[in-house]
Parts: sequence; C-alpha cells; structure tokens
Amino acid sequence: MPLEPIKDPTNNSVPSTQPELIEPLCAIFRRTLKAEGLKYTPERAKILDTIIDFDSLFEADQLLDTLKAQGHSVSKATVYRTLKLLESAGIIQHVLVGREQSHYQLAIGQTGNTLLIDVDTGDIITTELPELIELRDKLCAAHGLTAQAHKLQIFVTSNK
Amino acid sequence: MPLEPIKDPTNNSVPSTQPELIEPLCAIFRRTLKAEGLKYTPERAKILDTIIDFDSLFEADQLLDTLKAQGHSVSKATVYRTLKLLESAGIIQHVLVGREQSHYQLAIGQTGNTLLIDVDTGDIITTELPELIELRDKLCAAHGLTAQAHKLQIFVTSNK
DNA sequence: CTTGGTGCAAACATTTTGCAGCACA
DNA sequence: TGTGCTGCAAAATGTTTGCACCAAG
Repeated sequence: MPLEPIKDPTNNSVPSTQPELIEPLCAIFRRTLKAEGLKYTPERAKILDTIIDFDSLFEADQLLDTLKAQGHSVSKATVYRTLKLLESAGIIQHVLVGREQSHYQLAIGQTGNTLLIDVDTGDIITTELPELIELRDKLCAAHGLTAQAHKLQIFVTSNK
Repeated sequence: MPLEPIKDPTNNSVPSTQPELIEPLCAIFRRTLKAEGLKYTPERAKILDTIIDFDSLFEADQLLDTLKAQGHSVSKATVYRTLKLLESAGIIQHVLVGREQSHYQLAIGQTGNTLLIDVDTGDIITTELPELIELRDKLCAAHGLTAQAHKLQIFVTSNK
C-alpha cells in the first residue's frame, strides 16, 4: 500500500507547523525508504504526520500516546523503529536535554538548533542563533575539522 | 572520618588534570556536603579523586570499573548517588552525546563547554568557545532570560 | 514464495529505590 | 540514640529484540 494519499494534519494538537511541510517531508521519507528497499507503510505515514503536528520537541512516549489518542494503534516497537528510520533519513534528530529521556524534533532548519531551557520550570524554547555558524566553523577549521551540524543548549532563568 | 588527607592522583589512568585541582574540588565538595548536613565519606572522596583523574568525559560504568580496578569496592548505587551529589554541587555536569548513555565531565571552566564530536570515529574533543558567551547572553536578553550555563555540541568530520 | 512490516512479549541496559546493617556524632 | 551512608537486590525506566503472523510485489 505505498503512496497512500497524504492527508491534512487535522489531528489533535495545535497545528504548529505549516501544513505545506507535510508534503516535502513525506516525499523525503518515501524516497529514502525506497532507496533502501523499504516500504512506506500506513503506520510510518501516521507517525510522521503526528510528529509534524508537534510543537518542536517530543518524546517517544508522547508520540505513542498521541497516536493512541487518535485511534491509530501503533505499537511501541514500531514507533521506535520508525523514529530510527526518520532519524537516519535526516527528518528528525535527537535532542538530549538534561538527564531525562530522549527527545526528538523535526530537523528542518538544518543550521543547527538552539534550545533555551528554563532550569526552574523546565520550559524549552527552540530557536536559532545563526551567528554561531561562523564561530563554529572557525573553531573546527582550527582543529582541522569540518562542522556538519551542531546543537546548543542554554540553561536559563527568567528575568521576571 | 571526615577530612581524610588528600592523596596524590597516582592511580591508574594518565594523570591528565593538574594535581592542584584536587584540593579545591575536594574542598568545594566538602563544603557543599556540610552545608546540607551530609558527610564527606571515603567512598565519596575516592569517587571524586577518580573522576579528577579522568580525561574529560566519562561514564558511570567506567567510573565503577576504574574504582574496582583500584581495589576500592564501591557499589553501583553509591556511585550513582555520588554523581548526583557532585552534579548538584556543580562539580561535574551531565553531557549527553548522541543517543548513547549518560556521560559526565568535570565542570571546571564554568563558561560552558564545547564538544567536537567526530561523527565517523566517535572521538570527542572538549574545548571552549569563549566568544559564544556574548552571543548567548544577547539572545537570552532578547527573550527576557538570563543564561546560567550552556553546552555546545558540534558534529564534525575530519579533513584528513 | 520472498521480502519486509507489524504487534506482542520478553529481553536489555541503565538508573533508582527499599531495606537492613553500620558508623559516626 | 539518631542521622546519614553503604551494599545488595529488587524495581523502574526507556529502548531493543525475537518471533509468529500478515501483506504486497
């Protein structure tokens, strides 16, 4: 059942990401899967759709719950297996915050991601710091290395 | 048995850190423990000594093995409990790299730490990027936040 | 029919916790 | 005598794997 028509992200959570993101990402995923001789199954499609609907960071657990809440029954194993596929397709990336479990996020702006983590409340704001790129590349060059990506976490407190 | 005399780091691994680091860190740890009504036990002292001898990053497991290899029998539970204490004393910090298990490192240069992670070999270089501080503080200010610390991971490939 | 995908449950690895006994104040 | 610390073993997490069955080319 490949190539099932792509649905609108009219699911549960706030549609935080632009709907038009769905098509390209599905396409990327399908292409990557095909290149590996793997299949674009309904489960995989639903998982990606659900991820796209998330605000930035999410956890495997959360994803599983949301899928269940939507009436899609997808097993834990399939979720984890699909997360791995999505990661190696470059569609999502691991983001480890503090000592907790794994978080993931869509890897859209591949410039690298900056997280502002409120140490009091645990709130996380995802943002970008484009000026870092130059700095980063200079540092790498000095080590004879080439930067492929980066992650910056800033632990903050509120001024309020 | 508080205040046991501080030994030289003449243990197993390469003495990578300056010996004079030992005193201050022990002192900080002792002070923090005392402030909480906790005790500076031989186990805790040995754990800190062993950590100081490590090259930058280490894992709980590694720490446990090294302690055992030195003939100090410290239980897993105590290691984990002590790591938490050291973390809240600001002596070590969590560094999560990729999808693997927790790594820790001494939090000496509290300016924040920069890791160069070779995606091919898994090698990790720890370094500093002082220019980032200003950038970081500006970003936080724009969000009405104050930066307390940061971590930067740069994923690299070798130019060789 | 062959290859890949799924769910389930069991297995795993890492970290945490409960508890009994110990040691110092 | 009480408070904290330890080791052990059990529990709790989060993630992975083995397996039997299903589905599509």
